[in-house]
Amino acid sequence: MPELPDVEGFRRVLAKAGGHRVDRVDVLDAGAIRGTSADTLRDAVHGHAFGTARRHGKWLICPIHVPGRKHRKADPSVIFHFGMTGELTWSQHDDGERHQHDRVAFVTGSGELRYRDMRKLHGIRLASDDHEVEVLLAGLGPDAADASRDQLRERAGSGQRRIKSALMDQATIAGLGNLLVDEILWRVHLHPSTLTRDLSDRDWRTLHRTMHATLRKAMSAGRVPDHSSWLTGHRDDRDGACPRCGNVLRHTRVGGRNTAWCPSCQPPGDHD
DNA sequence: CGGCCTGTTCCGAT
DNA sequence: GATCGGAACAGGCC
Repeated sequence: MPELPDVEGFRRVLAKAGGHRVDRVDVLDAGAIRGTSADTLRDAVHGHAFGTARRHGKWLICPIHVPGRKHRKADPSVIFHFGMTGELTWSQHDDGERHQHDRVAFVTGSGELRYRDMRKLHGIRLASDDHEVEVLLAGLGPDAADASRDQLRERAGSGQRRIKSALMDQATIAGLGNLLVDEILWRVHLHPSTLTRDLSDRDWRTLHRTMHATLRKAMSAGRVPDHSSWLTGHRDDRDGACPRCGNVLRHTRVGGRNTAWCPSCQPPGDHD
């Protein structure tokens, strides 16, 4: 599930827990904690409060602090990554029992924040201070929702790389996943295997503009919409049709990932 | 049982 | 060096 827009939705969920003192950290499955121990995470968060979380690509970073005091650079942060199946929920009072795949619950007086993840491909990390946060995220490119056109073009490069692989690479720009990349490339009429060196100035301009427009809509929904006017709304149908021209969508493998595209709107070139 | 999956990392082959 | 494909991680579904 989680790509940039989903994580943006989780950021809004986390905001509901903000400011409340965490009375208890229930580690239901320590396998969801990465790079530190359950005890260390508990000790760092217990008695503290979540501050204002920020998102970078698919990562969610939440500074914690002593209630009533601002976060300081030497304070730790809790860092969430949701892999393919993770999510964050906020439950107040008794509404909603815990789910089988809830791995960690942060319990406050007014509700509890639950990290749920079926597959546990990633998990929750703890950075002991702001510098450690920077080190952890150092390999990521600029957030896709903020990246300028020049950043996009320069970081994606102009070599023999396929545009889908470049956009999926979190070191190029951070936040796009398999569904979003297919959606964006479909909107700009580019075949996913197009080599970056074959993109024109105009291609880069429309790619950048469309990336932002697509992200903006998806972020407000807190997910990649499966609306019928989106490619994403048809990619899982058998014989799914292109919402623009009606041709039957094709599914191939690009960059090791299932890739949906329209043979009429996105004709393959002499690549692949 | 085999294969597939909205993510990332690592390793080896070109 | 650049780029790619496959495997691994883990668990549920078809």
